[in-house]
Amino acid sequence: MAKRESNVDRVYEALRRMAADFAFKPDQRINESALSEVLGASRTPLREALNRLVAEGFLTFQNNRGFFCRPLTPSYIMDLYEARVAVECEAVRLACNRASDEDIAALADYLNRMEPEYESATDPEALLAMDESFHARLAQLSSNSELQRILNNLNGRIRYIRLIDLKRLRDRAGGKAPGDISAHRQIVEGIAARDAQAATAAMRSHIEKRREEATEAVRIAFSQLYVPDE
Amino acid sequence: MAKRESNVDRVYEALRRMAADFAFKPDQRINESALSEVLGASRTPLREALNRLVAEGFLTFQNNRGFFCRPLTPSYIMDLYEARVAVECEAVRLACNRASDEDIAALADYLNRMEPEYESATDPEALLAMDESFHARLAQLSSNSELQRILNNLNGRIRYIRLIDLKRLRDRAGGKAPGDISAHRQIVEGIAARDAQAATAAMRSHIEKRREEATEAVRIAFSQLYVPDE
DNA sequence: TCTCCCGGAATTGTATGCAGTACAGAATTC
DNA sequence: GAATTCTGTACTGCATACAATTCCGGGAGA
Repeated sequence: MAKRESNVDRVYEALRRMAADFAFKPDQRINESALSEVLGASRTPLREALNRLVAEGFLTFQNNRGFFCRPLTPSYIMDLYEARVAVECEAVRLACNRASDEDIAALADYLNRMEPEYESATDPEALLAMDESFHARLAQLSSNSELQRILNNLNGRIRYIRLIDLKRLRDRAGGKAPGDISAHRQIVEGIAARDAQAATAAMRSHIEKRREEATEAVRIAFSQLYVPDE
Repeated sequence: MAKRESNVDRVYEALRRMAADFAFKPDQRINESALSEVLGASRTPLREALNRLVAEGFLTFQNNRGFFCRPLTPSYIMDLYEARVAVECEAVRLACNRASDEDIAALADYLNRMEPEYESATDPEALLAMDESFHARLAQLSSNSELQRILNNLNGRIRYIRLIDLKRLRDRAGGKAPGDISAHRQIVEGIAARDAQAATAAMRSHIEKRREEATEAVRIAFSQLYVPDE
């Protein structure tokens, strides 16, 4: 009975990854029949998965016209970054009050262990995975599953842009990774000191720094998505 | 043709209302066939709507077992209130920078016009509608559609508890409505003064005050949902 | 009495077919 | 030539059928 995962789940996971990576171009209409063949499932489970993604903001939907990829505009990305600030700053604030010393130490330890890898990594995918992992662990310290859930959703939709951003920073630095792990460390130190003011300020400036770079990343994303047309 | 609204939309709206009001008891399993008959649609569109609600956190889902109403626990409700703090405080902060004087004045005006009604209202439903409307308008001033979207979702899931809370406050005050519109006014004044510090502080204490009452409201909600059993 | 196991009933999972709608291009009118 | 109606095609919307799984009650054995 190895079949613990249903067809809808499998299709959903595949679609989420495709949507996150903009395998569908922005505003592109999605053909259900063609997609169902690619994914090896009929339209019924496919549509169920698509509906979930609509509710999560990865796709949009129009009556009698079907499903579309979400648009990609600077203002949309800005909104997502701002929402991240809201969620993560509050998570940090809560963590200052709630996280146990052990958990904070464990996160600091995680940063230390990651540092060599982080500093030397050149693969943006790996870098982003580490970054997302850190932020997810941080959110766990808030002990608030709703904030974690929202953050996970926001990160999924913003992922592609962050990837572009990291690639851009790497290329500009001549192949060297943009490992500013110091910002992360600053946040953890703020939490360890139970200084909500300092910790949230660090988090805010960390995210907003990335946000400011994002406009340029969106421009590049556009050109990547529309020009090559593999 | 007047048929602009699809079947799925209609079913979705109905289900969302039912889920918000806990027409399904917490953790109750949902029978698709029975529900599809009640709603006058087949299981296909019904399941599409149910999947959306799962993604929005109104329902849960287990493989091969189907859909369930979301649970109702104090910690779950606390999480939602805390998420509201995160979202609304950031929205207020952004509003301080972005909202036009006219829009702020319009919101203040809205408060003034609502005040008599708000102070005299005894119907918790009406009271809650006005309160939600105020908070939604406030969120609009942030010009961030993502924050508005998240807030709308959180409010939907927290609605039932807020209603219980308002009823409780009214009953305790001897039929008089708990119209503390002053808190709302304080927030708007903070925004009008472009004082993000004051405005967010007012918002935070406003929501957290309600949050503290919520535990009791959850207890009452439990007894209402499980005892009568109509 | 308790536990385990089994068969049938109920329920969910998915494929498929058909009806209805949108869209693009041809034909028609001015 | 431009605008407009017509018409075929492709696609979505939904109901239904059947397969797969879970649920539930009863009986056998300890």
